[in-house]
Parts: sequence; C-alpha cells; structure tokens
Amino acid sequence: MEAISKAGLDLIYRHGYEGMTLRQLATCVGIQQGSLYNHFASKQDLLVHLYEKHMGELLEALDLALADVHAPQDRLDAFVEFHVRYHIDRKREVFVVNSELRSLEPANRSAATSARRRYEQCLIAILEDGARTGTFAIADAPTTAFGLLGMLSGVSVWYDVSGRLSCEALVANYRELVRRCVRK
Amino acid sequence: MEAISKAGLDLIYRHGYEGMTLRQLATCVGIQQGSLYNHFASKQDLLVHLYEKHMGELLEALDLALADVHAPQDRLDAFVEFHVRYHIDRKREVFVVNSELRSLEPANRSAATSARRRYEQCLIAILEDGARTGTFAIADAPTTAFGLLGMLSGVSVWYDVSGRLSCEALVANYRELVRRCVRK
Amino acid sequence: MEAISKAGLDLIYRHGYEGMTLRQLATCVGIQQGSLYNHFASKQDLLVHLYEKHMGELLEALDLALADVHAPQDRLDAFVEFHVRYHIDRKREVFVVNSELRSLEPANRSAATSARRRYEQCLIAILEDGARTGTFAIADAPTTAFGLLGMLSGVSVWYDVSGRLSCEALVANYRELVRRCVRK
Amino acid sequence: MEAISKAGLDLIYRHGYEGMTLRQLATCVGIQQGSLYNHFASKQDLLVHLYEKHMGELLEALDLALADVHAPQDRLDAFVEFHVRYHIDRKREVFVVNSELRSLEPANRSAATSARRRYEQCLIAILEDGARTGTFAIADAPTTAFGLLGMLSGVSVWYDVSGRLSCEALVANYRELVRRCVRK
DNA sequence: CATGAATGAGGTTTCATTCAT
DNA sequence: CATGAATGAAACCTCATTCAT
Repeated sequence: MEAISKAGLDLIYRHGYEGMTLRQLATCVGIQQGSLYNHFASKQDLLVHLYEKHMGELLEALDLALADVHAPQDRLDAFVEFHVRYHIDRKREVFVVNSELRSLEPANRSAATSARRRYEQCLIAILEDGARTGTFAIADAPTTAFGLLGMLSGVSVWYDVSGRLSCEALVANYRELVRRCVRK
Repeated sequence: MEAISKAGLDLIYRHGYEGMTLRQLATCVGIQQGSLYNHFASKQDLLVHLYEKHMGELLEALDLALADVHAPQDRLDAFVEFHVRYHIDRKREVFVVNSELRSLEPANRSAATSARRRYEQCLIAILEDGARTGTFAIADAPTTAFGLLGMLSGVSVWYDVSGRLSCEALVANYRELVRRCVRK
Repeated sequence: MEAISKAGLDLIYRHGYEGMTLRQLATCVGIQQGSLYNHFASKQDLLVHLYEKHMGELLEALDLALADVHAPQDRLDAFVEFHVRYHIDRKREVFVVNSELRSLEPANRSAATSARRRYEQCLIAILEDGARTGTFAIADAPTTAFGLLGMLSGVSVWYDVSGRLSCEALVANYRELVRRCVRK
Repeated sequence: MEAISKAGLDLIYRHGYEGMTLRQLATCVGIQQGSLYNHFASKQDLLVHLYEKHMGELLEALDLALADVHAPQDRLDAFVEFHVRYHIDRKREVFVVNSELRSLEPANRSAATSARRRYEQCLIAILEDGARTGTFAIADAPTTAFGLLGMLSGVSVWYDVSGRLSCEALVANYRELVRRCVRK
C-alpha cells in the first residue's frame, strides 16, 4: 500500500534499513505487524519497491528536465538545477537510495546500481560533449562528474529549507560554482 | 583493545553499526562474545570510542597539515591535498564517521557533531580569509565550503586505489577544480 | 494469558523472581520463549500483573468477609478466620506477594505497598475500635496488629494441609490465641 | 575474609541471593571479581558460611540467654526478650537466614534446617514444660510456638529503631502479648 | 484484508568461574 | 593475594516471518 511505502521510507531515512523495525512500521501505519505481509512479501521486498519506484521516477524526471535542451552549457545548467531541486524536494528518497545499497541483497542490487550509473553517465556525457565541442575545459570527465555530483548532492544533507538561503539562491550559487569548474 | 577496535571499524564499514553483530566481531577477533565486555562496556561504547579516536586524529592531522602555511591560496591547496589523501588512506574511518552519526545515542552525539563542525569551520575560515583579502571571489562562504567538502569527500566512495588514476593525479585534478571554484 | 500467570506464580513461589527463568516459564506453558512477549511486555510486567491481580482479590475478599459484621470482637474473629484460611488456600500468592516486594521496580512498588498498608490498616482499625469501646485491652494498636499479622501469616509457611491438624482446628486455635491477646 | 562476608550479607539482604552479583560484591569490597575466589570457593560457599556462622551464633546466644533461668514463665520471658532484641540488632542476618533456605543446595540445607528446628524446639519445650507443670494453658504447643515465633519475628521487618517506640517498650509490649497467649 | 498468537533464530548483555601473570 | 582477560552458558528480549481465524 502507498501509506506503508511512505512510512517505510521515512523510517529507513531515520533509522536505516537494518535499524528500522517492522513493528515500528506497523505502528506508524496503524495496523498489526502480521498485516504488513498482505502488502509486501518481506522487509527486503519493501526496500526493493522503494528503489524501483524512486530510481524510475528520478531517471524519468531527469529526462524531462533535459528534453529540448541541447547546448552543452544549457544542459549542464539544467542538470544542476534539476539535481539540486530534486535533492531538496525529495531528500529522504535520495538519502535512502544513496545509503542503503549494501542492504539490498545481491540479486536486487544490480538494477539499482545500473540505474545510478545511467544517471552519472548522463552528466559525464554532457561534460564530454562540451569538452569535445570546445565549450568546456576539463581535465578528466569522470573525475569532474563525480566531483560535481558530490558537490551537488550534499545539499540533501545540510540544506535547511527554512534557513537564510532561498532555494533559488542556492541553485544560483551552485550553477555559478559548476560553471567555474568547467570554464576554459 | 586495539584489535577489537580495528575489527569493529571494518565490520561497521561493511555492514553498518546496526547490521554488525557482536558475534561477528568476536569471531573476527578470535574470542568469545562475552569477552568483548572486558574491553568495552557496550556496543554503543565501541562506536563512541571509534568516533573519539578518529575525530581526534582527524583534527590533529589537519592542524599539522596547515601549520606553517599562511597564504589563503596555499592553505586552500593544502586543505584539498590533506582532505583527499585522508579520505583515500582512511576511507573506512571516514565512511563510518560520516554515516553512523544517527547510531550514536543523543548523549554521545554532540561531541562528534561539534568536532565535525570544527573541521568544516576550518575550511570556511580559509574561504572567508581569502575573500576578505581579495584572493578569492565567492558568493557565499558556507555554501561554497559545503559544496567543496561534498566534492572532495566523494573520493572515499568511488576512488579505486588500483584504478587508472594515480593518487597524485587525483589530487591535482581536485586542486585545479577547487581553484576554479574560488577564482575571481 | 491466564496459564502464563498461573505458571509464573508457581515458578516464582518455588524459585523466587530472580531465580525464575523465562525459559522455565515458557517450558511450563508449552510455548517458545519469545511467545511469552505476546502476553507480557517484560518479566517485570508479569510480576506487576501478579501483584495487581492478587492485591485486588485480597482486599475484595477481605471486604466481603467483614461485610455485615459489626461488633469489634466479631470483626476480629472474622478477620482471623479470613486471614488464616486465605493464607492456607492461596499460600503461593501470599508468599510471592510478601517476599518479592523488593523485586518490583520502584515505580511499580508504591501501588503494592499502599494496598498492603490498607490491609494492615483494616486490622488496626478493628483493634482501635474495640479499644475505644472498651471491648479490648491493648497496649499499642499498631504493635499488636503487626504482632497478630505475623502470628497469623506464618501458617502459609509451616501449615501442612495433610498434617495432623485440620484447618478448622487451626482456625480455632488461632482465634483463641488472638482473643487472649486482646482480652482485658 | 571478614569484609567480604559482611558485604555479602548486606547485598543478599537487599537483593536476595539470586539477585546479588559477585560483581557487586567485589565492588563493595574494593577488589576485582576474580579475587573473591581467593577467599571463597563459590557463591554458594559464601552463603553456606553465612548460614553456619549465624546459626551457630544464634543458638549459642540463646543458650546463654536461658542459662540459669529455670521457671517456665521466666524462661518464656527470657526467650521473648532475647528473640526480639536479636531480631532487631541483627535484622539482616535474621532476614537472610529465614528467606534464603531455598537458595542453599540440598546438601547444604540440612544443617540449616536442623539448627532452625533446634531453635523452634527450644520454645516448644518451654511451652510444654509450662503446660505440664500447670503454669501455662495452651491448646497445642507446636501451633502456639509457631504462632508466637511468627508474631515475634515480624519485628525484624517493620520495627524502626529510630521510630516512636523504644526497644524496651517494644519488648515489654511483646512480653505482655505472649504472656496473655499462654495464660490460664 | 486484518488480527493475534506462535515460531525459531539470533540480538546484546550478564553471569559465575578460571587461570596465567 | 590481586589482577585482568578469558570462558561458555544462559539471561532477557527482539526480530522477521507464518498462519489459523
């Protein structure tokens, strides 16, 4: 059920997959422990669902954000804005998906890692594209990409929506930082 | 004991604090479960020791790396080199310390968070110093600092010591990226 | 469940609260250790339930035994008969309740002690009542009450239902002893 | 060692034999757990020592208190005074010896029970003696004896040395009560 | 679908005891 | 005698999961 996934996401975000208990989950949802199994085959199955749902939505949203954007610099700007906003709007999903890979049983892990790789590859491609066309000056596309992703992803941890910095300002700051990183 | 801490660090790195078992730990060290309690008062106590030891060493090593370096640009370069190397050399310690804060009971958490804040503050100070003296051009020191930290810290996750990129090359790449981020 | 309480009472009677094991309890009831926790939150909780159940029943039964008995001497006789019979019929409950007060965690102890005090107070009131009306001659009501209670309560320890003394004879003996204690 | 016995007595008095821990005991005495075994062979051995020491002293003191007292009434008065004072002065020893019989392993129990029986028998003999000589009027010597013992022993539980009742007054009250119990 | 009770494995921790130093 | 570390059993309790109702 939808409510269970939502509560599960929240609990895993706060306690980790291992640290979260089906008892807690049942209590959050307002049913008995045993009833959970009418909706999910196992605790692991719940985690797999979360991964599938989120990785799908992430890639889909990314495609949408980059559709009809063609120039490398424009695509990079769009990527930055998308990534930052997504990591703020859905910080719980992002955190869980980034930190619970090891809790996925091997059989379930490959789909998640390949989806993540596709996401990274999208940024690498933008960088390589811009480098090839002379728009960007970068030493090594993968290194730069991983560096940028690290830089941008951190917001989901430290950014405070009700703090002194508006979301727009944050995006602007990061757009500028990223531009500098690839500027000739 | 030293051996227990070392094995504990490794197990927490691989399975997480919640996912690690004192049975596993005892087996790794080659003693019985109960014997662990001659060295640590509780599982939580082991984690606290790891935090105290690592946060202390980290701050100490940072101080050493920045001693006798005064110009903002030199200090920034030194910080980058230190941070990257440390996150490669001691990736297990770094990972555990960064990801298990929530597993610390509230009473034990404050020391760890304040140590972490001191570390971040060091970079912020360098940036503000450089901005004040006109060496750097940055929009917002904290945002930039958190961005840079995210960028640099990622290496502990993805960098492969036996991969195509030497550690020196990696440091050079990141030094260049960071310089661009603060350049006028 | 009822069966668990009953088995728990018996085990605590025989081994004491500390000496009784949940393993034993589970075996007696015929379920697994973990299943016990579907019925009681903790070992301490089981003890609390025993106290609540027994203290309630004791006070209720006492009220019933003294209802419609008004003259001090009659009330004292009724109290003696009730007390002796109760301490023989339910010697296990009585013993546990009298000897495991220290095993109750402080938070759970006050209810038990206040119930016990109400019981004692009932006898003290009878004595004071009789003394005031000139029926009894006693030096000090509380001292006498505690003395009588000690005298009467011992039966739960040493009286053997299948011994040479019938229950009626026992009650008669004690009634006579108590009468002498308060006689002018 | 003497200090260990003393601390052990206190701990057993407060927590019971099962509830007392050799760790606690070691802490109280100020040595390490393992060092206890330089003084006692086992936890059970400590309990046995306590029993032997106390039962011996009790019987010895009783003999002393009744030496040169011959008339049944005088002997009874002396018994009462001795018993009450002893149960106040050494309430911890008395309580432990009365409540931990079940914690003695069967092999160690017989000595303790026979000593206790000798003590009870002393009172029974006084009563029977007085009955035979026509000094006392009692229905059944054992019943009366157990009743009196219960009445007198309770003081170790409820009597407060610093309360409103002096020890002398207490003894006087009980002497009077007992006299009434056996009076013709 | 929900429930409540059961399961069995396994969790952290404590226990009395031992023994080399 | 004291110590500190080890032992192995067993303590209480929690876990994910199952299933008859």
